[in-house]
Amino acid sequence: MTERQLTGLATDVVVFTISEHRLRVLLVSRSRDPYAGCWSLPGGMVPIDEGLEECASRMLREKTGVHGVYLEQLYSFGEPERDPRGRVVSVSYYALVPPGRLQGVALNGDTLGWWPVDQLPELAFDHDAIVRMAHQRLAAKLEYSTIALQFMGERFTLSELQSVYETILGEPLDKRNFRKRVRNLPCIEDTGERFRAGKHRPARLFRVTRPHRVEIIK
Amino acid sequence: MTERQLTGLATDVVVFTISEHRLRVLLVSRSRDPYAGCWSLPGGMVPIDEGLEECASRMLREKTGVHGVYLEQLYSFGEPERDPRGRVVSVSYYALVPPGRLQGVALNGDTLGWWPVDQLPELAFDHDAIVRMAHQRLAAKLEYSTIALQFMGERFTLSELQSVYETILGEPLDKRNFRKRVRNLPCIEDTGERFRAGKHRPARLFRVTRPHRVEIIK
DNA sequence: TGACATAGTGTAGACGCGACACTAACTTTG
DNA sequence: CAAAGTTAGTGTCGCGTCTACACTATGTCA
Repeated sequence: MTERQLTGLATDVVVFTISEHRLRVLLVSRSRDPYAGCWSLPGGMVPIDEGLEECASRMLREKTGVHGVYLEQLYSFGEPERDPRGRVVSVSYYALVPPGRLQGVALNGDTLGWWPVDQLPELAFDHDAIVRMAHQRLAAKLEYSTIALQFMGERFTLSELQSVYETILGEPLDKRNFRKRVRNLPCIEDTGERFRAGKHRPARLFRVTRPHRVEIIK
Repeated sequence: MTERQLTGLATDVVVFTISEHRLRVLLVSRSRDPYAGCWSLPGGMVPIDEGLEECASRMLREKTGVHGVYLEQLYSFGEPERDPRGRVVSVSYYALVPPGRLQGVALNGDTLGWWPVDQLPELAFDHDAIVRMAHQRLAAKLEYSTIALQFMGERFTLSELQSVYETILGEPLDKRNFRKRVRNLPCIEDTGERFRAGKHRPARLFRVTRPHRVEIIK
């Protein structure tokens, strides 16, 4: 059997968050590279004694300080020519970070930035294809799972949740139909609290009952 | 950044076919191994200049002589301890082979066998998890795509198609409801031909209009 | 010609989904 | 303190879809 050695195996992570009503992706700007000037996904080589998900989780933590958030394997990209420096296969993941968890993380810096998925800069390698696939997967999962709740903080209003759906799907949803759908999810719960107002009628606050669980519905 | 070299990257392929009303998986029996006596999925190391899908496709062709069938990436398995001989990450695929394409392939031999998914022998590594995941994915795709047509030959009857669904799902389906659902798929076509009888009323023969396309429905 | 075996067909009730517009409650300002 | 502004919150009706369910049609074979 052919056993020529591979150059390397990497993981890349599409880190999503939502801010200013936009779905955003964390990107790293590259220096000294065939791709200098471009941006790329946070990622790196997988050490020999580290699991794939473990590695992706570490990348996420190193870049954002965030841990314990939703992380799912996306796809593995392995075209021989995808990295001009040599053969690198990338096992990609995507992660969802609630905006409230991003306290200390610079929102935009020279080397790290949160870019709107629909206005990405030029990306290195095949990273734009990876981001597109991750966005598709996320949007698809909205329809048949409770994955959107991973973007919510401790307490949230139904309007905030609807806004998350609309931001990810890129289209407005009907308010009454949305509330019907969402209110008889088993994993969401009215806290009874009603405050946190603006200059208008205060909204009910809801809570996710099992915050780390993503349920398949329908 | 840590760059210790990986031992290797492999692909493994879950090759499905249907025969005798059973969903079966192609397995290879292992000799001289920590897993001697066990069976495993067909697979092997990925050469440095070969794409992942290309590699999986070659594995399939080498074991079965079959090419040009449905092949899809499933998942990448990379726990550090999954292979006792060293660090091997496996990018797994699954393939669907219509029974009619398996002319010359031995149905059961010492080193190659078609095993029913629900009666597998002991498998090496984490291959049973891989097979289970592939079966789940396939069953899920029956619901929202036309993937089942990948098991059909040139012409087929609706009863044959129903049997494929039932075999994969492991449960009987209502005949009338099934036919309603399937007859207004756009990608299926009545050939007008009606023969191919047993000792009973002959059935209509259908044809897939775009045999290599798997459509998403609903 | 009758027994047998599979092919083939329709309907009625339950349910889910989308379209659609107004009232409720709080804040701010004049 | 009244009115304007702003978001929260609510229900119904029609349509299409899914499910459950049983009998007739058409061939073969003895």
